Amino acid sequence: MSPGARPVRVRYAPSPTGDPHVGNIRTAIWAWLFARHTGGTFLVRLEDTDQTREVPGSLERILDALHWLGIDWDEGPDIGGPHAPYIQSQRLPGYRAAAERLLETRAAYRCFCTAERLAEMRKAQQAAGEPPGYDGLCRARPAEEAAARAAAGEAHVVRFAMRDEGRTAFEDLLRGEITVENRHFDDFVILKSDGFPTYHLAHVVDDEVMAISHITRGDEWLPSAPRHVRIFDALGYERPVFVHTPVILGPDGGKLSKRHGAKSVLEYAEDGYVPAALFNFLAILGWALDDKTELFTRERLVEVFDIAKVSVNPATFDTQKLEWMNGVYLREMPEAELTALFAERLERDLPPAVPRPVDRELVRALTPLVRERVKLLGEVTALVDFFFADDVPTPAAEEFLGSKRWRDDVAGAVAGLGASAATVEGVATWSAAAIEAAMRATAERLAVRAGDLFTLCRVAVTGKRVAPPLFESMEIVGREPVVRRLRAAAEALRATA
RNA sequence: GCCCCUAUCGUCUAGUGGCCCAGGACGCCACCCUUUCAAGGUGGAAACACGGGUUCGAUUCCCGUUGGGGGCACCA
Repeated sequence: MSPGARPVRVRYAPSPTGDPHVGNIRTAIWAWLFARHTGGTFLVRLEDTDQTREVPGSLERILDALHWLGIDWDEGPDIGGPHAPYIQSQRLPGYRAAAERLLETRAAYRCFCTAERLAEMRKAQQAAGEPPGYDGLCRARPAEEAAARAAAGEAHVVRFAMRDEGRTAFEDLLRGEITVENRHFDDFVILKSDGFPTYHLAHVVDDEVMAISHITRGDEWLPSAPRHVRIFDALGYERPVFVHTPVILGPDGGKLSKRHGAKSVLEYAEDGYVPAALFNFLAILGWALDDKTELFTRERLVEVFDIAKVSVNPATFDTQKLEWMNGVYLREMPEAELTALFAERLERDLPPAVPRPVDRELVRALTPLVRERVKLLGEVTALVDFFFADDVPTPAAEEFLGSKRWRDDVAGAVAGLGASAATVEGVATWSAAAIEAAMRATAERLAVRAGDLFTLCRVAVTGKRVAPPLFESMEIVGREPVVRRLRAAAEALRATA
């Protein structure tokens, strides 16, 4: 074996059992980066050898997620390639032939044990405190007898003769040599009674056919890697280099999965993360270039990514950091691009009463006001909805009186709103700067702290206590609606007094 | 239970025998800026799991303990 001697060819090999979650997709990102960095080939292969677990539409959604993240592939189920098929259920004869060869060399044998016997065996093992595993009953059966029974149509599986007195050693790129004693393994199934191969056989055959140079996959495969090594050897295949990347842990410390807070990549898109941010975040979750760089463009990552520097420890998925990073991407994005993303969101999330298409000029105007206030695209609508309505429902009195200044001075608040309405109505030039100047003067005249007065106006005009900057917002909303909202607020407050 | 992997701030990490009384980032706290909220700026608290070795010298090498994760299907 001469690791690394072959051109780099790596694959992302999901099974169609649901949406691709982030733990899974990080493996794809690293494999992709590895391939692109080395000028190698990245391919996608569907591992659908378990008919019972198949979830319709999975493949499409997996490919969608990849596309969304900007990951492309050179060969795959949708585009084919020189080593097609890239869907395992379409290579059944190949797996059977491989099993056949293993049978011939006695590396594998037919097993006729029924599910019932297996269950009883396990029960007995458990009772006796023995490690679970196939006891090898059928291994002793003469091959001729087994072949005859199989020819007669008797249901059976094919097992690989794994258990013996020896040991299996292999090299993992990240951890060095790993050695395990074969007695810790049982004779595992490589061909199921339905004629489908198990993962163990299928991926070995495919990796050979597709000339995979490095098996990049999750850490959860490490314990069964010796099985795969043995199959590669028994079939006379060249062993790829193994690269077992660590799993990602959920907030509860368990392996990230549906049960442990894993979300589909598509959900992140839904929440308003941008692909570049998720990509960046995932790429550096468990990998680092140096002691300071965290923000990378995709191109930069391709340039500097070194798979040998991937951490061997499982990492906890830190949603807060992801959010921060997404905010950074939003802030640094070209404004026109952000405007387009905002428009798309608003189009979707604004109340149906707002006419479509959403006013693009308006979105363009408000973008600079909120770009620093949004970490997720999904937050934008709630922040700017008041721009899109003629009037804003006047918030409850507590919203106005919440601050210490106005709590016991409703009359003052009413007066402040009234004065503000008059001021705004009379501003000569309708610009944020002019409005602010006039409003500050009004505050001074009323002997009220500017901030206190502005708070009242903010609630009246935006309907919120937390909102984009007041005067810029007023400018965009327009004089007439602003005056109307201020008057309505004064009126409503007076009524509660 | 058995097997495998693993161990630096709460989290992600830099660190490959002396440059480290350990650096960066997120988060947290304080202050500044300020019309709210953000953003931004400044400062701060915060880690080498433990015990043995090896060495003139260990965060770095070895062994053990403990902790964490993963795996033990006719699932991948």
